[in-house]
Amino acid sequence: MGVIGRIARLNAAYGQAMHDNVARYGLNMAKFDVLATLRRSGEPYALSPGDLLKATMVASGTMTNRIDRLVQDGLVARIPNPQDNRSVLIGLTEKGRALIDEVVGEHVTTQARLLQGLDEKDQEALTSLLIKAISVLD
Amino acid sequence: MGVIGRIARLNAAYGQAMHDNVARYGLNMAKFDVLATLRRSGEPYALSPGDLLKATMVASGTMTNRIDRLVQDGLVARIPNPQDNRSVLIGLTEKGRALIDEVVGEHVTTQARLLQGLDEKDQEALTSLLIKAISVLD
DNA sequence: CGTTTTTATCTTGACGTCAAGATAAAATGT
DNA sequence: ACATTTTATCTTGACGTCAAGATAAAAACG
Repeated sequence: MGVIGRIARLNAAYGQAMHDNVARYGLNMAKFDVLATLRRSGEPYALSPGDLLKATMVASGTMTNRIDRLVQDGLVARIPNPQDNRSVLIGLTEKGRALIDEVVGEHVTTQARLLQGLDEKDQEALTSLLIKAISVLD
Repeated sequence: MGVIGRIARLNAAYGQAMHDNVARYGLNMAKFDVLATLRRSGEPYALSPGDLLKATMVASGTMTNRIDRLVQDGLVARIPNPQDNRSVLIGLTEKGRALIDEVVGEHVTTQARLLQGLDEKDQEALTSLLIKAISVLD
């Protein structure tokens, strides 16, 4: 197997591990991405669907679906925008805020664990090579 | 962005490029995987669904679906197995054989193009680091 | 003002995937 | 031989995704 196959394998392993971590909290990576984006946006932890689209690079139907499920879970709420009736704001609920705070901590821990086999020098070397590999594709 | 994010980005770029290549022939990577597996198996280019499952590591329903679509495309055929009425053989049709021969060639070319930014030494170094990164996850 | 264009979001239909269960035939055990 | 277990494949229902189109409101224009 060559470089491309190993990249795919490693990516799948990372993805599985990160999914397993958030799954303990009833999330998947799609939901996690939305919640984490809202958290990073800071007070008042609310963004428009359009903003979330730009941040996560998915199709609009995908975002509608994600929001629907997060609303079902009681983790976000659709808040009407008084300034513009076309748009709504997607805001973290109390429950969503508390959950994502906790999960982000675990997420960071999980990522550190996934990289524990690579020391500082290895990670730098790997980062350089990945940057080089990516750069020629644009 | 760290190592994990860059692995994901590179993987997505590789996947997109490989998909775009096979899409020119009406395929996606799922179909390509099945056809390429049959081709690799050599004469008479036929395997059971169970063999294809083992080779491709997908769920059984996924394989049924892939086979159904390839049959629709006229690229493979379900051939009854006289030795065992439970099983069938999935065989490349003439059309499937001709197509996958052509696409595999393009696929190899595409992969080479994707790696052209990395010289021999880079690829060796990257392979070593990827092996190391993967090894600690098992 | 009223009409057109743009913006913001949602809906629909199709795809590929998986887990779990259904079906059917072969192998095994008594 | 018959009943049970195992094997091989397919079906079903749910998910997450996307592209394309629908809806509705705001903005721009004449």
